[in-house]
Amino acid sequence: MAEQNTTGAGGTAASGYDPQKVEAKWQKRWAEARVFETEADPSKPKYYVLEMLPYPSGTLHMGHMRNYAIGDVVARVKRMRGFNVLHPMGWDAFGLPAENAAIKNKTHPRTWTNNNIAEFQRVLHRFGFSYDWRREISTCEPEYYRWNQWFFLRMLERGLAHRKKSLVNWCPKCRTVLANEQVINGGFCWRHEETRVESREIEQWFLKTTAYSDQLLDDLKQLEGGWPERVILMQKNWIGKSHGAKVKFAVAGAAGAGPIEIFTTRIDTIYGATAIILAPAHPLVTKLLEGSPMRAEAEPKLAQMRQTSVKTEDLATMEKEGFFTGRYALNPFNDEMLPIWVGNFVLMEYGTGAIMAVPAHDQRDLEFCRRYKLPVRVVVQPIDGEELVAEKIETAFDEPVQGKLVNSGPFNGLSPEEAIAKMTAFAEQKGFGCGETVYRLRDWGISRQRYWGTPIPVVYCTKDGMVPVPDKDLPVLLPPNPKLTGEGESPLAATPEFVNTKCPKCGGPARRETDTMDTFVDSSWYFYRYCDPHNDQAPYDSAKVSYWFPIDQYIGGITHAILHLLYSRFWCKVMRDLKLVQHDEPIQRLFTQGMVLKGGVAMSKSKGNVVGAIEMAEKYGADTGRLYTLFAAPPEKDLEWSEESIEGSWRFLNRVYRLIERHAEAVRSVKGGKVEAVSASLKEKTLLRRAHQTLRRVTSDFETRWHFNSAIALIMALANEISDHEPLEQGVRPEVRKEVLELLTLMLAPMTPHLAEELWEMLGHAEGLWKVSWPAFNQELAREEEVEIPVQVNGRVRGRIKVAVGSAESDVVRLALALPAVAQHMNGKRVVKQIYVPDKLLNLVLG
RNA sequence: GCCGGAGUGGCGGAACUGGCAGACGCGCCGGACUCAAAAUCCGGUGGCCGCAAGGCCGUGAAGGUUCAAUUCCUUUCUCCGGCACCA
Repeated sequence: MAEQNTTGAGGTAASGYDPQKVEAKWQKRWAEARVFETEADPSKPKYYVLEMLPYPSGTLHMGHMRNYAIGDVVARVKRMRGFNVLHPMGWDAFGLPAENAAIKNKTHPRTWTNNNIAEFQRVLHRFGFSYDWRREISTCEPEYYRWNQWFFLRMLERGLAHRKKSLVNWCPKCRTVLANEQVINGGFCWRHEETRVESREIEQWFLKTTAYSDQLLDDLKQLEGGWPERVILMQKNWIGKSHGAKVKFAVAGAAGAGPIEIFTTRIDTIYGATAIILAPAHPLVTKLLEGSPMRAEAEPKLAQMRQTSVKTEDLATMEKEGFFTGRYALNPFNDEMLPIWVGNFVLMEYGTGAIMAVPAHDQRDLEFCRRYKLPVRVVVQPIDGEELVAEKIETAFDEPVQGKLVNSGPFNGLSPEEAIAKMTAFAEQKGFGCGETVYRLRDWGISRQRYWGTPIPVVYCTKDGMVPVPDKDLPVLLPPNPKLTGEGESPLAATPEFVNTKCPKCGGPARRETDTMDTFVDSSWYFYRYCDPHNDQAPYDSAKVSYWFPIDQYIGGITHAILHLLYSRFWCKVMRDLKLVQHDEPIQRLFTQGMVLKGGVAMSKSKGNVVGAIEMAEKYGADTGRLYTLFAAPPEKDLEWSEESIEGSWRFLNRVYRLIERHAEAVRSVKGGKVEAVSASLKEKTLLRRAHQTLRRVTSDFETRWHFNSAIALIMALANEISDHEPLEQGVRPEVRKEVLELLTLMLAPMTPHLAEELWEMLGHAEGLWKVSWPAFNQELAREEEVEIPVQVNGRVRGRIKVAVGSAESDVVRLALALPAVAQHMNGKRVVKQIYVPDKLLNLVLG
């Protein structure tokens, strides 16, 4: 790729195509004509297409670009199809990198952020994406984040925002709290993949996502067909609903301790319980140890376990460890005394933090009981297959559908399914248990001990306690000049002019909350703001939102399958309950595009493998860059960036340019008139047929299949076909050339909009292509007259015949049998069966 | 471990509902133009055998269903992604 400047941006003597000039020209015209500006208009069908808003971080690379190129194709196709299209863009502008960069460069996070935004704007403009820029939002502006605060206050009123002391994931490098979702690989920071997350106990603000567990789960049904199945599945798993029962076990002989409540999905196996196991963090553990003979031995183990248990490190492979508390619990079903243990594999965060160990029917319990020599008792025998013997079990029998109960008193003989129902009812009747549904989903911790985020709008008054900031005092502004050192816990706490305030209730001295909000708050509702971006009375006008919503098509990376999309769904449900929207789900269709890789990994600054979008635009032009990212792979797949292959797209656009340049003058002289199939010559018919066949397939690739790569392949093939018929002057009238070349141009328009405008103008149109509708497919012109049918003998192609479309089977067979190659392979044998797929294929099966 | 997804030429990929595997592009080979190069244009390009006509093999592997399988079924291997002591 040395000395490539003659190839790229400079253009070549062989072609007049100068993308730099063409693209600037049309971008200017679009802006002057305000082509992409749009207003709610109930008389027109709407289409809301949105790409996930970017975090403006230094360089806009080809990975971003691909996302926007896909969205822009959709937006432009829908516009050509007559929709009123909303296609906005904005900035996810709060966040840690800005703050870290500010510390490093001794500037303000705002400076860094706004510089990056300016750069992103420049690149997006350079690519000519069809955004309504008047709607641009930046989440770090008070006019935006005041509504974060407003929503927070509404949630506070409804009990959906609350404070609780909790163990949090603390990243020593970020010096802040991470959400569970931000802890990856079993204990590492999502931003610093080599940094192990620690745990600390701090007062934190939470949003009550768990209040909507069932709705978040059930409403996934509304998304089926519109969202990728795997995303729905990932959310389902994340919510992790499971049915079971809670059972209380009375504790024998420990004053003030108990009863212990356990959660199980297999109450049918309760006669097989041989121990009770508590999570190390379980509050009863300390009480149980008081006065226990095992106390001295157990306490150091507990201390050690409590320290390490919260570190999720290597959970899966970690040895199951535990100790006996010296206490016993009573199994309410059979009054059996069960030893109470503490086990490192029992999680305080799930269920009740306590389990019954049924070693015969749970693999984890089995491993634990074998290790500590606890007894194993079989209570479910398989219906068919070998009878289980407790002493010999190596793998727990945990398949509930194929068994029947034994050793279970009055429940013997029942299937596990029946037993679960009857035993749950029995427990409820006796008052020591009940059916229970538990979730894996937890509340969303939004507190961050950082500067560059939305201040949480509450104050603490010595007299009145926690007091919400009144709506009229919003926004709570970030102090303009924080001390950002990267040391200590929160920059806001170190800024007295921010912290010290007056209590809104009593007017006395008060302290402001110094936590700021997780940036996922910003991105949970930003797409509503686009509908009404400058409203200073409310987050948005509901009428506008109800016109544009739900989002018809959302496009972004699979990386946001859980966090962003789950929080957004939650936010929507809260807004619905606040009567701010009417729908249950904000996003009707979701498309997750693949990443752009370089050297097998996603482009990122830290990996140093970024291909800058602006460099591509300067070298080849925006249209070539857009076309290539769409052509190189189907949009949902990852794409390995290849500097070599992009040349193909560049060459193709030059070919098209030269082709149209060559015929522009002849075409321009054509005065109106539709092309009729009847009057066309053979050569003309071929071209018209090919053009309309291409149109049919490209239309479906754009609208339903989203196979942009194969759509482009078809358009390339059409261009090749046209060139193959050169010189068109011989036998192709200008009006036919016009029809064919215009179709070619219009089909390219959604992907290479600048070039298409230029070609459209060259073809003699005074009005911009942006005013033109998607072309109508002409069935008559597309119809084939003759087809070539492969003739198979015993399933192998032995010859081909040309017949008129719709020929009778008997005629086709007669012609086929006359082929010498077919006769030769018949080898005197008889045809025992013939399969004819009309106009497609003939297969002769010999006896 | 569980749940998804994917394996097609040297490479990216195409093949819509079971009907001609390899469209389109990259790369490569050959040719034209040129003093030469770049650009452009033309031709070739899955493997094996063959001078050729042609034949055989071929969509991760092995079976199966079918007149016909990249496509459907069973088994299996590899890679990628998600979740993971969730009781």
